[in-house]
Amino acid sequence: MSEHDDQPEQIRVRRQKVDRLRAAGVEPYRLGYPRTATIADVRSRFDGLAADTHTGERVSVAGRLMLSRVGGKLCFGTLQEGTDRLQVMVSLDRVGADSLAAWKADVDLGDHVGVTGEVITSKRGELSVLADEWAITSKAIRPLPEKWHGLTDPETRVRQRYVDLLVNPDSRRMLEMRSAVVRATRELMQDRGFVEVETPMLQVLQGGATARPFVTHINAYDMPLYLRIAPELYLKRLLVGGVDKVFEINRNFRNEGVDRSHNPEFTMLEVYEAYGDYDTMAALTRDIYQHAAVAAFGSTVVRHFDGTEYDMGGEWRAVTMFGALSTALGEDVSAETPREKLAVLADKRGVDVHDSWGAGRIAEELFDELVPPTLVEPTFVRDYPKETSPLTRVHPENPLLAAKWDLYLQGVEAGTGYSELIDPADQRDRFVAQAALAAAGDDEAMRVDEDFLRALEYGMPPAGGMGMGIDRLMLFFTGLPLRESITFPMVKP
RNA sequence: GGGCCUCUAGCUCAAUGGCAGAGCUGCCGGCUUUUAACCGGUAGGUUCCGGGUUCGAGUCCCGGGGGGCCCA
Repeated sequence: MSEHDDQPEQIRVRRQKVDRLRAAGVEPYRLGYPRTATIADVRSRFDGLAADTHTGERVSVAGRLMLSRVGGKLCFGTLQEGTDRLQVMVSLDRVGADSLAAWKADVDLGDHVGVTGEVITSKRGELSVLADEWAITSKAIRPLPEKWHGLTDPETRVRQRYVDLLVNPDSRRMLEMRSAVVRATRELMQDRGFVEVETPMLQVLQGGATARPFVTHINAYDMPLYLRIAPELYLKRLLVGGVDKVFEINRNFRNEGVDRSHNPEFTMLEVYEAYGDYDTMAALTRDIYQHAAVAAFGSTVVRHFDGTEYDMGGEWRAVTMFGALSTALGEDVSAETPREKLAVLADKRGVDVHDSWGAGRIAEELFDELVPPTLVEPTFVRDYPKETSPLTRVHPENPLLAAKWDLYLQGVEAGTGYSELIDPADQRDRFVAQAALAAAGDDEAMRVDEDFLRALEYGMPPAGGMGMGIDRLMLFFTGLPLRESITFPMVKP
């Protein structure tokens, strides 16, 4: 077996078993198995049988062998199908000496196996299929992690997620919870008459957010393209086109750091509603969170994987940014507070102030430093300085403020909503300001999007808009790092 | 980007600067009611990589890489 000499022993042995099976005319990677029931079916149909029952019912099941207890004339195995498990038994008097010997010699932990036989319970009461015949349906060449401790190394868990999913039930649970959350979100949006769309991921101009993009290249036109950092400018075009209630659940890409709360690609829900505003968007956001919580947990009480609970039900608190900041400072500040006074307060709190910052920017930096850790329960923080919200409509009652909220959950930003800017001239001015930043070397700044401006010139209806990260939502639902809620997060090669 | 921690057999983990070990897995044998099955035997190592100190380095020092946590 010279071709296997460089393999670890266990892999070498298993490869030899494959060769041996083929030489004996047994295909170790079969086309299928004539299954008559899933393991879940058998479990539900034959629930509650007394110990040592013979049902007379014959089934064919299939699954991956996760545990094996081999005896002289009777062997037990535990098959796993998804998250369901079922015991199978292979006994001398049912299958004969050759088949029993083959079970012992050829079947390894991790193999996919099909078993046909009677549904019984063992003397200890374990529901089992007592084999009349069985077959390896797919032979595993690599051994599974240890059956008791499983796979714990965080690096291997991420790099070999397929193994993690097999042996760590929480990993599987995360994936299913995420699926339930996304499904519930779609349902709610569709029930309320929103149209789901998909807009370009490959964009000619970066826009819709301030972030560094990934750059790629299109051969057909021999020009650069950007992976989108946000879908916003296309969704707003749809509003101009009369698609008044619209949403997208899709990937954004930002060429920035990778850490426990950032992945270069992440999934966002973005929503726009004609004649909505930042208040209707706040209510919608809360409804989505609560609906998703009910889908995942059966109630609005979120239960982290470590067992701590967190109720997201009822109305959510709303505070103004300057109100929350005043409370944290123990001193009244507002949009009208002079820059000099804010700079002194910032200095006292150890917050660095740059010369280019206006009063609004200093206030927001102070807020970011002092307030979020206190926002444990779901809280909408409303009315940010206009200075730091360049794409938002000005507040109806105060020209120094923007009609924008950020949602905070457990001290972390969870979403943002606006009353959208629809004045094409104003939008052009803001694009030009952004382009000036870009020309000065700010590679996060937006560019002037003439086609988007033309669209606005046709008239975009007054609208509310909202964006929330699905990966972030999972973080609040599970208490685990973002990299756990993404099945295949970015890992260095 | 900074600080701290971590990397040893397929997996989970040990090893005062002094022969690199255990459990599970694997292999050989025993067992017809086990279920983390059990009992006996046995194999398995680039100690993340590269330098250095030392009679001697998994261990100490320097550099690099992956990962985790905290901070900016």
